Amino acid sequence: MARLVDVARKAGVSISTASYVVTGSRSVGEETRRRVLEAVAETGYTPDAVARALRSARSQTVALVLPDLRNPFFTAVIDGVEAEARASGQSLLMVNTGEDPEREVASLRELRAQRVDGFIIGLTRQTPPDLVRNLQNSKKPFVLVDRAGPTGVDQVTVLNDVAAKVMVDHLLHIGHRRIGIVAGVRGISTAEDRLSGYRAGLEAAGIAFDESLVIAGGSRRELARLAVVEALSKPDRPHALIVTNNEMTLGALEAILTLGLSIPSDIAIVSLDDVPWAGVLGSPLTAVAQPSFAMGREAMRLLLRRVESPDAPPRWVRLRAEFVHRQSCGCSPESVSTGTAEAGQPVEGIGATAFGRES
Amino acid sequence: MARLVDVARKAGVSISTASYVVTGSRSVGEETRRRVLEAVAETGYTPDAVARALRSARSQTVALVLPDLRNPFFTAVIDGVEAEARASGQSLLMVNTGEDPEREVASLRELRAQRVDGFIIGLTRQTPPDLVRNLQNSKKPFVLVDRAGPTGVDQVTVLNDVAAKVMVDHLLHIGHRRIGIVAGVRGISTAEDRLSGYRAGLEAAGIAFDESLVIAGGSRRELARLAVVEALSKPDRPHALIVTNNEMTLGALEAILTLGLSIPSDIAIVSLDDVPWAGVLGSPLTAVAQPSFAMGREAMRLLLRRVESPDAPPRWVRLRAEFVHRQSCGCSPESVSTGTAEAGQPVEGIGATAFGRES
DNA sequence: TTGAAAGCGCTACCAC
DNA sequence: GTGGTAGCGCTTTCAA
Repeated sequence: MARLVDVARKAGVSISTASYVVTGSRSVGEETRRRVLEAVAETGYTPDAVARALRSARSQTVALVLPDLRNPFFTAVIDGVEAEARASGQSLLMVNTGEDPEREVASLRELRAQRVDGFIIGLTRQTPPDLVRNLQNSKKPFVLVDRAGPTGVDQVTVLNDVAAKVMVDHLLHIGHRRIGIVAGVRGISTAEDRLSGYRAGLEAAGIAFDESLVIAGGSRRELARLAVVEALSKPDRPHALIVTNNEMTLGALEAILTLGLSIPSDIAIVSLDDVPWAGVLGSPLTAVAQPSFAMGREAMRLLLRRVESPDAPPRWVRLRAEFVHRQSCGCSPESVSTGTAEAGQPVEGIGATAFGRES
Repeated sequence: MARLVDVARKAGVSISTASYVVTGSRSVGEETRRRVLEAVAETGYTPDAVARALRSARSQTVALVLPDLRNPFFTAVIDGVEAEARASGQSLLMVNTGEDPEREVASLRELRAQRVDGFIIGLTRQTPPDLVRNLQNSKKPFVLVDRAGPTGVDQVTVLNDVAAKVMVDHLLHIGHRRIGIVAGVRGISTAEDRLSGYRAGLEAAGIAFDESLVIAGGSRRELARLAVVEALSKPDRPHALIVTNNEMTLGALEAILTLGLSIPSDIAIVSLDDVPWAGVLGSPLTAVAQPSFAMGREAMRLLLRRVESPDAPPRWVRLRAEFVHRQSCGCSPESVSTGTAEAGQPVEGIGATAFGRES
């Protein structure tokens, strides 16, 4: 690989001048500039990112730390982050924590040694609260994605309470009264928000919240499967189900299949987060699609903003999820608009004084 | 962040000694060693990866360049690469080419400037042949994954011909004779291999290959959907379908649903590559699961081996896909072993003199 | 408008 | 067994 000194030599200028031309950080005489650029082209020079990072304390690299690389939700987030990273000339370092908080802290430490300019972090389900505090103290830019942290931190989340309420409203609207919710593990913002949106929806309709309709799905497929089998085996089972993440949706569907119930006649189901295979079920899955790609993109933008201005006020971006009407909710096929779940991605940018839940 | 000089000062030794203790690259007196280690612990020293990379020309970072971050197949590959990278202390730089060869070459160039130690590359569907040649000339270690390149290159692929033949054999075994194949775009190794496995399976059974049973699915969901709708609308339609990637499987299922056919009575279907939602279909999907995680892991291992010994003979690792028997093939439920597709991952390591297709 | 040179933090050569 | 120091390739201050 050609180095700057090669370019300088070829152009008959000093290294510093060559550098100024390449970086554009100082104006250079027209003729000199031209000669340098020519030399760059001839040698095929590309600045060495490592040397640059060492010297300038900016690596143009950000780290993406996520709990599960197999979950299509996070996959889509990665896609969004990657797209924005490429668009802004950043490199992307990727780490999977596998929902393990220990791996999470270890990764963060190692990544700091890589001199990344910042982190985009999807917290694990069990991240200890002081991890975020430590991060704040460390002065390294970071932004949380999906699962919320304390206020005063840059983050991008979904309006999960709204999303859940939309699902409840729809089910109520088409006549359901006994609506169960397959809830995730307590204590993580997403699960809590979805549950409170569910309660809010019922309350608004004047329906008493019934603890027995809350099915503890544990955020995971297999746990959800077991819990749903149990819940739907009871005599006073719900007639509609809101499932609050895509893993649990798979479990719930398996449970329903096992029990030999049909959708939507025996049991209606609506999923929080859409899935690519929603359309190939006997009764296509009605869902609320998370703006996952947009979340990744916004997270990256927030991070770059923070890198540029470390003292800017913290920003919490909340994105709206999109209702995708299909048939598993029990609406007649005619009333359902066709079209696949091309998640349009309306963006809400809200300042530090956020509304809604403050995790 | 503490630097090596801080450690040295604190331990009362020279910088070089501190370095030798940290890297273990030279033996150091017991007492000195102890003091240095103590200083390391006290200061919380972590070696600066950037400075190290600049000095030693080894960044301990590898790049993963893939055509589609949303495809669950590649997602699983990423998972495997990441796991092995973490296990061996490598960092992972990620790039999405979006099946665009231009982005592919641009990425490769930029990544070289990042001083990555090597590349793991999933070629796009249209990568020009000279890209691989250029890579070989560049002397940077690289390994191909999934789609094969020319011989003489480190790569890990699936025994796709075998996988397709297994599907054909099974369908023949249970009585099918008119077996169609939804084939991917011509010219990429995976699609070609699957098609030739299909032919081989038919030939072995003494059944003439019938061009009209080859459905051009274009490797993509929507193209496959259209092609399958057309193929299944003909009077002489096939009674069983082999679909040769997971995207097209989605399209084929949509087509079947649209046409109002039932699986497996009207049309049997077997998918090449398993999907997490195989079990929630009315007739659970019989599939051949690719060892995607293992592919990622093996690719990383191959790469590290190549980094260690640049002149070792090229190695082509071929992994076996696993038949996952469910019900969409038309077997009676009783004859189907239960259990989800926990892909066991038998590994075949074969030297440079490979068998089977040579790209 | 241009150039010389210090130095980012580390590794590894050479000297003792 | 230990230490001094050159230098990886670049940016940027200081001087001309």
